[in-house]
Formats: sequence, structure tokens, C-alpha cells
Amino acid sequence: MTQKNVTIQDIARKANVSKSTVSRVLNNTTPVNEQKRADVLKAMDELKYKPNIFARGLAGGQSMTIGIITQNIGSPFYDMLTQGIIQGLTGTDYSPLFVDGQWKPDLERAAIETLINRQVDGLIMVGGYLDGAELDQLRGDIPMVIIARRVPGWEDRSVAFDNVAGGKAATQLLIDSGHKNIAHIMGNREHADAVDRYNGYKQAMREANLEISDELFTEGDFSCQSGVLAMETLLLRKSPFSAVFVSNDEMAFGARLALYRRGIRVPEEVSIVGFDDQLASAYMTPPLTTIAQPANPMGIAGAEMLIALLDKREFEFSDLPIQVIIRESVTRAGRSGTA
Amino acid sequence: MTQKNVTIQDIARKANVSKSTVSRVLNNTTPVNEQKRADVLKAMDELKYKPNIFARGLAGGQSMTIGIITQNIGSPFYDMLTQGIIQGLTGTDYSPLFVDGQWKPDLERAAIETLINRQVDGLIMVGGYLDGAELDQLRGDIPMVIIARRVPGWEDRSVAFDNVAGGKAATQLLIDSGHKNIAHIMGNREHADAVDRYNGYKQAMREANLEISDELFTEGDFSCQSGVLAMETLLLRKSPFSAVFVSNDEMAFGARLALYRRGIRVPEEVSIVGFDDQLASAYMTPPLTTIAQPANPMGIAGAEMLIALLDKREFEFSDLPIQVIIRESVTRAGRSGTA
DNA sequence: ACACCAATTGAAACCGGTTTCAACTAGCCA
DNA sequence: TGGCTAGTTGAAACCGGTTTCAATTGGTGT
Repeated sequence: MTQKNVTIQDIARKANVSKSTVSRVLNNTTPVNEQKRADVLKAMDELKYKPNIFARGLAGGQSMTIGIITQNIGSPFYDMLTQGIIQGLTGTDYSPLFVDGQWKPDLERAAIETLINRQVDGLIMVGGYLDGAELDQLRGDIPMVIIARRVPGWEDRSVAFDNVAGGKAATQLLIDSGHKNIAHIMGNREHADAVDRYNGYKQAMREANLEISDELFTEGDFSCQSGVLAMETLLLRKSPFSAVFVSNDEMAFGARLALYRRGIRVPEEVSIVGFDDQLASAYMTPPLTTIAQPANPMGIAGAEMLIALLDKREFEFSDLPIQVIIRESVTRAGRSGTA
Repeated sequence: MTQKNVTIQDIARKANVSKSTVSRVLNNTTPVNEQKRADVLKAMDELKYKPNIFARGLAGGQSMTIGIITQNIGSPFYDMLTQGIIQGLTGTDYSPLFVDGQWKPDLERAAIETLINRQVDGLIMVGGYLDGAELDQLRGDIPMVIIARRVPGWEDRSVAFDNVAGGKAATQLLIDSGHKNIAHIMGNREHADAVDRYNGYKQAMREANLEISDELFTEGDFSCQSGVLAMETLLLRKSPFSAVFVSNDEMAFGARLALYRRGIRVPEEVSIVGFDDQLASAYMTPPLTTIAQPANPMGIAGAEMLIALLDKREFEFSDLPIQVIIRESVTRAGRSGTA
């Protein structure tokens, strides 16, 4: 069982060539005589050769590892994204190394440093707060892409989603169903996503000549719990509304629960539109109408973009389409409101 | 900006000692003169020395990386677990390297191989199918712990949860509320967890002298969708029941939706108990009564156990307690059934 | 037949650490 | 004062690859 590791030297001996030649067939750096190449390949196969990552990393500077800074592992949307990244990396020779930034700038900086110390070949930043200049400074000359956030100057190195358009589409859906008093529960205002969706909401309202009332606006932090709080706040104000656009599905779950507690029916009395299309959203009662953020495809695209960058290939990325998922939490406006 | 890496050699030069001495203060392997030690430390600090992981790995054989085989990234329970593992590793010098096994034995084997090729210092297996003997063979002499699965012979190298007791507790809760016709929706029968919970159900029913009817048993695969199918199957059979114990929360969501579609009220007409206590469960309508699997603590405990193993320390692990989370999806039995 | 060029190939240096081994120092005892 | 021992220390080998550089080989043009 004490299988000592097979080295390039063993292969060389067995195939009657030098280490150098073996390395060359391994990396295709220099043409090698056909016969010798075959011998080497055969020897590698027979001895079950596996390159030592460390030796390779030391000598060549390539770690075959790509570092990923995630935020908030455990939240459904980011988990899907992470899954997509792993999928995109599967099949390549790169392995993913994760560090959690937890939406804290300090940890984010530390995470990047940790990864660079580990000599990752590339970086993928998921969300996060650090601005473009600082990222560029931290990464040094290591290729990096950003997923799920728009950063000025990084347009060709990021995979993001148009949250303004998404927020607008969500609101439009409600408007098209005849709703006039449409409330909005915004997410954490530190997040650009939340602000973008809110702007989309305002844009749609304005274009439809509907009043944007402060009474019908409140703010959460993207968590379920904050969704129930936000809905309660809205209800307490007694300003009637027949529909809400909630900035993400989790808060929508919370909002729906708050309505259930008050005995207010969904969608008969209040229609709800969420954002993200999480797995559980299709199984809310009633199933939640929402805007799909293609988390998984975004992760895959991000991974592919980085690989392309590493290979110095071109990679053109078509913007991800907005997808409106119509389920059962929205109905045509009937009575003018609740409360 | 072209900061070439500071090596141990640079430190040695600056502190007027040899490489060897620097290495010694780094690893505390041999006593070093106090003055020199101080000089070295000072030099390292001034030059901002960061050890090169590859060189260390090559020479010493330690990669300071621990490999984690996950299953099904993207499912809430396993995500929490993963998060726990990351937390448990944070603050140690080890970094986590993830590979997804996707509940497929072949991929599981391949994942272990990949990780070993990457010279991980330790392995954490989350769930999975491979039996103890094969795992022992694959891992060679690399320390390994298993989380969320009971494997014979690995009792002291695994962190698991007593699913039989959990299933029993869930069922008992329903029995205590006066229910007699209690249905069960089992998870994927390939999973030991599903079978264990089912056994717990049968045990509780038997002890309460209640009939275990085949009519009131059906099987899903742990997904939301399979939950709605399972509930529909149950309903079609017309065999009355006033409560269901569902093998996980996701299927419970599905089951709840199926009832909603038929206009059957929860909990007035049918009580539901789930299993896992996912984040979303507290926001189901009505909030779901369930058995909490402490996914996060399990992850942390697993990571700590592995670290202890690597340090050759003892680590005693107290079994995780069963936690019954009472919310609003269960009520006392009133009428005898549905259908 | 001779100079010259391109294609291959092996020896050796190098990447940045750890570890072995021999040597040097000082202190202790007889 | 000489011998012995424990405590330190530096030189050099080694981990397993990649890459540079010089040398060898065979073919081509005239």
C-alpha cells in the first residue's frame, strides 16, 4: 500500500529519455520525436503518473487553482451562483478555492490576500463592496472577473444582470395587471442591486404616470425576517395598496407570511412580485411570481470568462436576458386596496 | 509595483543567518538563539515575508489544504453544512478545497482522487454512498472524517445525527397531538437518512399501537416537486389521514402546495411535520413544524474533528441533540381525516 | 563533398522551502 | 588542562517539476 509517488524521473528512465523530454510531452512546449512521445505516454500510463501540483507550481508558477471570493454562503441566490462556478470549472484543469467575504470589506480584502498567497492563477469575485480601483490594486497582475455586480471599468471582465431593467419589468407586470397603488419593499440600501431594482420600480411608475408614494415604500435587508417587518410597517400606515414588488424572494416569503397572519389573502387582496426565482419560490403558497436571475448560468459564464482570460482567448458574453416568471401570486386589480 | 517575492533567502541575508536558521524559527523545530530569533522575526516583518505554499508543500509534504467532498451543492441543508465547515476552518491555517460528488459514486471516487492528487492534508466527506472499506482504501493514509452519515467502523471519525430518533420524535409529536391516521412521505430510499427516518416513524407508530398502513406511505426523492407528487398520490388513495410526517422540509413545501391546490387547509385538515428546519421553513404558510438538523454545528464539529486528527489531538464529540421546532403546521386532531 | 540551418534532445540551473549531517561553541567534570 | 556533551548553526542535498542553453543529428543548397 506504500505506493511512493511516481515522478517524471521514473517515466524518463522507463522510456529511455531525459526528464526534459518528458516535461516537453507533458506541456507540448517543443516538438518531440513521435516514437519517443509514444514511449513516454505509454510509460506514464503504465506507471499511473500523476503530476505533483506543488512541484509544478513551484517551478512554473501555475497553481491550477482559481480563487473565489463568495459572500454569504448559505443564501440561496449566491449558492446557485457558486454551484454554477463549480460547474463551469468542472472539466478544466483548474480547481476552485473558496473564501467567504461575508459582505464585509475587511474580510473581502483579507480574502483576496489569502488567495493570492496561495498563488491562485485567477480570481472570481462574487458581489462584494470593494471598488474597481482597489480591486485592481489588490489583484496585482492576476486575472480577475466579477460576477453579479456592475463595476465601472470592468464591463468586459464581469458577468452581471441588469437590475434596473429587472425592477422595471417586475413593476410593469403589476401595472399591466391594472394595479395603481403599488408598494415597494427595497433590500439593503448598501447593495447596488437593491438600489437598481428600486430605480427600475420608480422608472416604471413614472412612465405609467402613477404616483410614487413614500407611504408605499419601505426597506428591509434581504432576509425573510426583514420581509415580515417591512410588510407590517406598510400595513400599519393604512395607505391602501393592491400590490407589492419585493426586492427579493426571501423578503417576499416574509411579506407573504405577514399577510397570512393578518388574514389578508394573496393574490386576491394583495398581489406580490418577488425577485431571484429561488428554488422554494415555486412552492410558496401561492407560487410566487418573480423575476428570474439566472444565477446558475451567471456562475458558469463567469467561470468560462475567467478561463478564457487565462488562456488569453477572446470571450464574448451576451447579456443575460430578463426572465419574468409568472406564477400565481399576482392577479388583476379588483378592489382598490387593502388596509 | 513589481514586487518580487520575498524568500527565506532574503530574510537570511538581512538577519545575517542561514536559510536553515530562518526555517527553524519558522517551524520551531530546533532551539535557536534568542537574539537571532528576534533578528529573523524582525526581518520577516520588515520585508513582509509570506511563505510560498508550493515550496513548503514540495519540501515538507504539507499542503495546508483540506479537501471536502460535497454532494449536491445548492440544496439548503448541505449548504448550511458547507458553511459550517468553512466556519470551522476559518482561523486555522488550512484552506478548504471543494469538489462536488453529486451523489454519484463514480464522481465521489473521482473527487477523492482529485483531492489526493492535490495533496490535501485531510479529507471531509459530506454524506455520500461509498462504504467504509472503500473509503479507507481510497484515502490511503490521509486522515478523513465523514459528516452527516453513519458509517460502521467510523464512529469516532464521523459527525452524524440520529435520524431514527429524529423520525421517531417527529411522529411522536403528531401522536401526542391526538393523530391516529398518520401518513409518511419518505425520501430517496437510497439514502440511509430517508430509511432511518422511516424506521423512526414505524417505531413510534408501533409503540403507540397505531396501524402502519401501506396506504398511508409513499416515497419521493427529497425534492419539492416529488413532495407534491407524493401528496397527490396519497390523496388519490382516499385513505383518510389527518397528519403527515414528511422526510424533509423541501418535500413538505411540495406537499403543502398540493394541499393548497386542493383547497385542503393546513393545519386544520391536515397537520404536517417536516425535517431539517431550513431557513425558508419558518416562512412557509403556515410556518412549518419540523425537526432541526443542526447543519451548521455539524459542519463546524466535523472541521474541528479533522483538525484534531491532523494535530493528533483527542477530540471528543458529544452527539448532537434532537431539536423539535414547533411552529404552526400541526394542530390537535379534530375530525378523523381528509380525502 | 562542404558549409549551414532547422529540429531534437539532454545536462544543469532554478523555483523556495525542509531536513540531514557534520562542525563549531561553550560548559562541566575529573 | 584534556575530554566529553549538549546546544546551535551552516552547508548541502532533496522535493519534482520547468526552462535555458549548448550540443547532436539529419537534410539542403551549390
